[in-house]
Amino acid sequence: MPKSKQASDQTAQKGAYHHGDLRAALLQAAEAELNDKNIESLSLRGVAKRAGVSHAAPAHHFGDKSGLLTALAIIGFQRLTEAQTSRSKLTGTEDEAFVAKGHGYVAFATANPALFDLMFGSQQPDYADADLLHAANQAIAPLVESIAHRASGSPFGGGDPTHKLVAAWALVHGFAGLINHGKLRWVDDLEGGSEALVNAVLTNELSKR
Amino acid sequence: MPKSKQASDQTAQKGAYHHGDLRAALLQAAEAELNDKNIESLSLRGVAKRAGVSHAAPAHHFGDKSGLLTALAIIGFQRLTEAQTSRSKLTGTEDEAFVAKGHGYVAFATANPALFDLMFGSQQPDYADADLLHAANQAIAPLVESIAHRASGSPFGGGDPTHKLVAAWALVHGFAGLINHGKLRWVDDLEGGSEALVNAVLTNELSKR
DNA sequence: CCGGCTATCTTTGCAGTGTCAAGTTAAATT
DNA sequence: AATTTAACTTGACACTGCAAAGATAGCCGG
Repeated sequence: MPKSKQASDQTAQKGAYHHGDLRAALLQAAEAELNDKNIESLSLRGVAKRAGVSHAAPAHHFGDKSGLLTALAIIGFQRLTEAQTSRSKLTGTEDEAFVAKGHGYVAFATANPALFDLMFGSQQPDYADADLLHAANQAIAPLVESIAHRASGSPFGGGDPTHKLVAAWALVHGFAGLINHGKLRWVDDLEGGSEALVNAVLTNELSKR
Repeated sequence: MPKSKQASDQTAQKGAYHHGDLRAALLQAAEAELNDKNIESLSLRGVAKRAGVSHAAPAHHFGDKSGLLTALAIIGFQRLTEAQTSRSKLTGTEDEAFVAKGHGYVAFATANPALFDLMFGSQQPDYADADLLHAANQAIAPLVESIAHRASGSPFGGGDPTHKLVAAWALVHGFAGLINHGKLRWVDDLEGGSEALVNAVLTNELSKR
C-alpha cells in the first residue's frame, strides 16, 4: 500500500518522491522522539520507525545519525534566534528589548529542553558544518546587537562589549541549563521567579537593594 | 597469572578479593575513558576492558551503567565542592572568598569537561540516589554560604538570597558550559579573559565603567 | 586441614543500536 | 517505452547494555 503522493508541492519542499517529503518528516519525527525521550536515548531506528520507514532510510537524506542531528540543531538555532527577536520587537526601549531577548532565550530553552541539550550539550552534531556554525552564530546576534547599542552608563553598557556579551549570555544560558537539568527544583515559584531573576540580573539591580 | 593481592588495606578500601579493589579501579577507568572520549560515547564494556576485567564485572559492583555513572558523579561533586572551598581558603576578605569560589567552580568545570557534563548534562546518573543528591547539594553550599555572609550593600548582597545565589550560580555555570562546548572559541585570550570576566561579574562591576 | 559457602568475576546469549553493501521500487529523462 | 537515477528496503556486521548461568578463589566452621 503506497503512500499517497499529493504532498509534492504543498510547501515547496525539495524532494518528494516515494514518501512525500521524508527529509522533513524525519526531522519532525526526530524532534518528537527527542521530546518523548532525550538526547542520550534517542535512536536513529526509533526515528525511522516513527516516520514509518525502514531503519536505513534516514541514511540517504542525512548520511548518518550525526547528519540528522546536525540538521535538527540548525532548526533549533533558527528557532532560538526567532524566540529572542520576536519578543524584543514587542518592546519599546532598548533596555526593554535587551531584557526581552534574555527572556526569549530562557523561554525557548525551557520549552525545548531536549532540543536545547542537542544544540548546546551534545557532541553528536557536526560543528564543523558551515550551516550549523552559521545558525549558531546567528542565535547570539540579537544579544550582540543589543549590547552594541547600549549606552555606556547603563547596565551591560560601555566597557568591553565582548565581556558584556559573554556575561549576559552565560547568565541566561546557565540559568536555562540549571532549570532544565533539575538543579533548581528546590526554588519556590521557579516560573515567576525566573522572570524576576532575569530582569534583575540583566538590569543589574542585584546590588541596588 | 593472578593479580597480586597486596592492596587489601593500602587505603582502607572495602572490597579486595580477586582483583584488589575493582570498584575503585573501575571508577578510575571510567573517568579516564570519559576524558579520552566523552559522555555520549562512553561504553561500559570499554571501561571494563580498560580495567582489565570482563565486560560483566562492573555489574556486580554498580548494578548497571547508571550505577557506575552515579558513583562517578558523586566523586565529581565532591571534587567540585573541594575546588571551591580550597581556593576560597587562600583569600582574605569575604568578597575575595566569594569570587574565589566562582573561579574554583569554573576551573573545575573546564579542567574536567566530560565529568562536568556527566554531573550537569546527563540523565544517565540516578538523581533519585540519596548520596548523589547530597553530594550535589554540597557542591553549591560554598556559594550559599558566601551569599549569606555578604553585606547588604555589596554586590550579590542583601535582597533575596535565593535570587543572588541563582544569579551567581547561573553565571559561573553558564560560562563554564559555553567554554566547554566550544561556544566561546572566537573570544580572544579566553584563559585570561575568563579570570577578568568572572571577577567583573561577581563583583558587579559591569556597569561601573 | 578440609569441605562447604559466598562474594567475585567470566562466559554465554539476547535484543537493540549505527552503519555499510546489495537489492528493489518508482519517478524522471530521453 | 527504455534507461537512468533517486528513494527506499533488506540483510548483515560489530558493537552496546543487560541477564543468567558457570567458574574461581578467599573465608569459615568442623
